[in-house]
Amino acid sequence: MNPSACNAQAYFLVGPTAAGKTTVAQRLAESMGADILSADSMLVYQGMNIGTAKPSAAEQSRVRYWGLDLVEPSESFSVARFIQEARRCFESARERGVTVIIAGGTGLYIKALLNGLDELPDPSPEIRARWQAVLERDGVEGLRTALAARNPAWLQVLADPSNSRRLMRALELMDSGFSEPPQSWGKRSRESWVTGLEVPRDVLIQRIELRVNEMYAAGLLNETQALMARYGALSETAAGAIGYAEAMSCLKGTLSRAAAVQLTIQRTRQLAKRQMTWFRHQMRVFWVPGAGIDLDALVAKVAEDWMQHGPQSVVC
RNA sequence: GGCGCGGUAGCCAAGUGGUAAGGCGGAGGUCUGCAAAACCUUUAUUCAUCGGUUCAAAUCCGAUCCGCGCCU
Repeated sequence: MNPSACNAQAYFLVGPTAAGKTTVAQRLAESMGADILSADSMLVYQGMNIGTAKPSAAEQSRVRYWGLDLVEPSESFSVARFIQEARRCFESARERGVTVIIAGGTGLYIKALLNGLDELPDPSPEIRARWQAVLERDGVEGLRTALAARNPAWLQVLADPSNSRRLMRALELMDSGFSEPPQSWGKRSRESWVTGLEVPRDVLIQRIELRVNEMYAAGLLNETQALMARYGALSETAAGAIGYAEAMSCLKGTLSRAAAVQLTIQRTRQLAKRQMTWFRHQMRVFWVPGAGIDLDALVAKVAEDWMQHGPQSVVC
């Protein structure tokens, strides 16, 4: 923990994409007069609105949002920058005496808020580029060999030694002077309660199909074209965003519109599944049924759970 | 009707006598600075059907069914 840590409290609402988090959080924020901190790795990109299901201008005019439109889609982002935004959010909320609702589907960001983030350096572009080159030349094996040669103990700590991203991160930290993996690695957030929206798989799939079709009807292709015209190349993360990657292929002519829609639906389903796996295992969630119930009742149920468990501690 | 080619998992597909590769999809997982990422595990008691040859058949032979192409 660092000296400038803000020890704040907030209400959490998590769940897979298309479960209805935004709508419920919006309603509760309006009635509580609360701010909303979005914990979503794609909502941070300016101009990416339709495909990320960003809260509308009308919604944003009624509630103060944090975590939206933080960078241009040509830039890269990180959890560390998200935590910086969280600090700004809590500072402001404290000054104004306002409650904070944290809503989002990016498990890593939620967990960082719950557990705090170690004081570690951001990887420098040069160091990352160097290991990226090793990966491209020698593959994962090359990274693993490098790590094994420098620090075999660290390699053993890694849960998945075939994961190029984790190998690179370990090597980057060693380049920055760290000789051991941080203690916090592998720790779960079992102390705090977060509220989650749970929607039966078949219902969620229907919602996803509907939503992707609505995105195309609302002009996802035009939005994507405008982004490409303005920025040329998007950052790796933004370019790979579900919906946008397929829309770009469609605009380039390598994918038909129907195929782009289908592929977007498929990737969204896969995302929802991974999100559920994360929330089920990495933190303690009180699940509220998010389907087969009218919105008023659902909002009331979430509010009831928040009252019961109280606001949860945030470390940032 | 004749001739040719083909039929292997939900989909694509390798295998042409020695006991069913791989990819996609699905399911289950991992997780502290790219996370909408990356990675891991798992998924066909059986190869269109029936019969035959053989120690041994998805593989060879025969019949039947289905698909595609060409010819009449």
